[in-house]
Order: sequence, then C-alpha cells, then structure tokens
Amino acid sequence: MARKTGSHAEITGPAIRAAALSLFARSGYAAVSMREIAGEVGVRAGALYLYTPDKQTLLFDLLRDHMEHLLGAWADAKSGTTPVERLEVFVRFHIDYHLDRSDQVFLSYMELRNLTDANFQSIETLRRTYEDELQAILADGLDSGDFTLADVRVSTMALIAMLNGVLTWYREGGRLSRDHLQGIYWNMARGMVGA
Amino acid sequence: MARKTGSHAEITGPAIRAAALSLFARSGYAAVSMREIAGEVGVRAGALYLYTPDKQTLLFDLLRDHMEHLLGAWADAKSGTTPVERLEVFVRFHIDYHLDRSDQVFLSYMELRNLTDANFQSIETLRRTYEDELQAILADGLDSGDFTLADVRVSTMALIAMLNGVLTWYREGGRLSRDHLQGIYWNMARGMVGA
DNA sequence: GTCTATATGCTGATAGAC
DNA sequence: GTCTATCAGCATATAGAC
Repeated sequence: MARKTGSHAEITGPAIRAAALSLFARSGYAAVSMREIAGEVGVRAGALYLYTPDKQTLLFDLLRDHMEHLLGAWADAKSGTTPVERLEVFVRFHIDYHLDRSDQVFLSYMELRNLTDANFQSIETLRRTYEDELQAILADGLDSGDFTLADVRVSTMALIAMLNGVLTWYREGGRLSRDHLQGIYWNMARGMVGA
Repeated sequence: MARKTGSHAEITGPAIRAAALSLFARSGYAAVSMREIAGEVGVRAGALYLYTPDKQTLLFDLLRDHMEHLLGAWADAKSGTTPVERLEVFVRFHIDYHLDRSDQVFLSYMELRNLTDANFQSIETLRRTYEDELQAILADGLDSGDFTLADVRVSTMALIAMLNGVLTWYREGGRLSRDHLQGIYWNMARGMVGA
C-alpha cells in the first residue's frame, strides 16, 4: 500500500546517496555543493541533514560501503586451486567489478585526500585488505614456482594499477567486448608475473 | 645589482606557480583558495591577479607547461634502434620523470576534470601525443615480431597505467633504489608485451 | 608591484513553521 | 519529512591608494 503522507524516508535516503555518488564522481567532492545534491534529488538542502550529519560523512559512507561491498564480492567470487587459476579469477573479477561500479571505484581513489585523517585511515585499512588478497596469490605462486617475479609487493601494486587503468579509457559497446578485454588483460598479467 | 623598489616580478611569478602546484597537488584545485596560495607566497590575494587572469588559467598553465616539458624531455631522451631497446628507454624515462616531478604528474591526471572544456581538449591533445610515442614503439615491435601482444592500444594504456602507479606507493629512500625499481618494472613490461 | 577595502555571491549547517 | 529563512564565513575577482 502506498502511503499518502509526505514521508519518503525509504526513497530519499538512497536517492541522496546515489546523487552524491554521481555528482562527486563527475565533479569532485570539493566542487559539489549540498544544494546541488539536494537539487538532483528534488529536495531542499536542509532536508539532506535528516540523512547525514554532514557532507564529510556522506563521502565517507559512500567509500566505506564501496570497500566493504568489494571485499564481500571478492569473498564470494574467489576460487581456483593453483596460483595461476586464482590469479586469473582475480583479474577477471577486478575488471568486472570496476566496470560495473565505475563511479564508486573512481571516487574511492580520487577522493581519499578529502577524507579526515580518521576516515582516511579507516578506508586505507580496507583497501590494504583487498590488496593483500592479490599479494597472497602472488606470494603463493612465487613459493610454488608457478610465477617468476622479482618483488611480490611491486608486482601487486603494478598489477592493480594496470587493472585500474581500464576505467580511464574502456567504454562498453566499443571495439572490444568485455570478455575479450579480460582475456587481453589476463594475458598481460600472466606475462608480468612470468607464468 | 639588487633593486631597491618593491618590485619582485621575477620572483613572485614563479613563486605563485610553485605554491599553486604544491597546494593543488596536496589538497586539490577546488579545495584551495586564492588566499591560501597568496599566503604561501607572502602576498595578498589581490596581487595574484597581476600574474594570472584567474584561478582556472593558473591551473591550465601548470598542466600545459608540464605536458610540454614532458614531451620535450622525451624528445631529448628517446633513443635505441630496436623496439626492445626503445621500450626499455621509455620505461626508465617515464619512471624517472614521474618521480622527479611527482606533483606535476599527479596534478595532470587528478585535475583534468576541473579544466574548462576548451582547456581540457588542449591538454588531452598533448597527453595523447605522449601516449602515441609509446604506442608507436609497440606497433613497431609487433610488426618486427619482437613483441607478442593482442592489441596495441590496450597494451599502451596498460603499460602507462602500470608505470603511473609507481607514484601512488613508491617513496625515495625506502627499501628499493630507483635503479632497482626501474629494473623490476622493465622486467614486468617485457613480460607484458611478450618480449 | 603590492596593499587595503570591497562587491557579489555561494558555502555548510541550523532553527522553527507546517 | 520537508520547507523557508537565516547565520556566519569564505569564495573569486576588482578598484583605487601608495
């Protein structure tokens, strides 16, 4: 039954977060005003403060939810027995996730510097946890002799940077299908780690 | 002979640009005020407008000068006859340049969205010119059979993203020397292109 | 060349009516 | 739950004194 009052808590809350995500991703946190976000949602600026104590918390909640969702999705997706299999799963998962949630991903590495120190540390911990998942795969592959690489940490950072880069240029519906793209990146990743 | 007037045009102009570069890199263009820049230089906000028509132009000039300097430095540094040699020179040059001018490089891919459309197009053209230098090396190596790669454009973007990533984590004076770092990245790059 | 003073407008956030 | 009205402060940029 649709309610007849002016109450829209279940709608407005998520709408505010969606609008903030989209606007922050497009223009940057510092360049977006609370009035703009409210305008996108269809309410006045004051109404936003029923859903967030302040603008900083709005950003932080977006980043924290993203990181937690990413870690949960990876926990569900991770599979494979050999390091090579597990690396391939990681590469394909990472690309899929980044293309499906490009705004969240983009935000989460563009707006880190606009977090307060405490909030930044909190996000950094989550991000490091995700990096460690890849690092563990590489370390296992180095031990088992499946991979040939000079430095596990450097390879981890290089792989993540390479994969993140997809966001800066790939557009769905263009020359390359997503599956084809993943295949190309998986080949490059394999070459990077000497598999 | 030192002049005795209050005129400091030769000092203040560059100082403004240096302060803007540093502050924009640390906090982001939108979050930095003209007053902050002036404060860093030791003048009042109004004095900045003797050196730049507005804040937008100040940002644009920093990015344009960076890109032009990068292209000039690469023109001086590029060498090697075989594609493999030329790729190694590129990898080492790119890392050196990025570590030597990390603020400029960081700015030039964090603040693109704060440029006006016309200014953005201008910077994009320069950036694409640089990318094309790497892309030409890969295309030559593919033709000659020195490289094995599925897609020249994808490999170009992947290599650049991987190399840019150095900025996000490498700190001079740490566990790895710069030369060691370059060697590791060169090995990974070689693996990526099947050389 | 730099200063002070100022214009005009937008900012994040709050108080109280409905 | 949302609105209107408002606060105090800071933004970019300019004008005119020195």
